[in-house]
Amino acid sequence: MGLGLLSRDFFDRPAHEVAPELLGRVLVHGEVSVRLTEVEAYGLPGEDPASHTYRGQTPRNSVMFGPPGHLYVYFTYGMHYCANIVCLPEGHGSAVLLRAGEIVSGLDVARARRNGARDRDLARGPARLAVALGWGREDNGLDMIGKVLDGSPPASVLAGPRTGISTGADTPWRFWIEGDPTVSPYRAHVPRRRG
DNA sequence: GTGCAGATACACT
DNA sequence: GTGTATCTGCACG
Repeated sequence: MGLGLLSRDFFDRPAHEVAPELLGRVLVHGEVSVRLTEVEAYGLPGEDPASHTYRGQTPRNSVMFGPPGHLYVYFTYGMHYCANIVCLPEGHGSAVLLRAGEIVSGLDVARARRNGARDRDLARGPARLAVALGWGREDNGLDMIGKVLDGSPPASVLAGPRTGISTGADTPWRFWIEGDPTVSPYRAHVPRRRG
């Protein structure tokens, strides 16, 4: 298991290069640590229609235009938080969404936050991962340098289309560890009907 | 295991 | 006003 920390240079690259190399590495936040098993890359303004930065900088996505290695936390569906790590130098607007992981430290704290969930489901899905780690609005912009542990690469990494998005779904920028039980099930985007 | 329906608040058009 | 990088609970097999 890794003892080293990832440097800022690690994130100073395109998100689709950073994303697969994050798999198997460990995020530390307070008492809880998570080994990443599933991530997605989101690209540049004007290039990736699924990215929050596709239409340029807004107050919400401004952290994505900041320096690499910082945490971009956003609120969605009226009740969920999701977290990304910013890639590329300041001014670009790209990040890796943290989709799922395995709790490797602070299991009791994570269980309490995810009341009643089975261990494999504690961080299975981006909103669940944010809850397990205790991330919220106040962590938007948090510098993750020093909180991402180096580690040995997973045995096998697969790539496929991204999850739950209506555009850009054909780009294979979702990466996961083959056979890992904590990888979230794929769901195609389902537009919500008005009542 | 699969497949819906509904909840919910915010950013952006 | 419209759409959302989701989750939970329930049905069914």
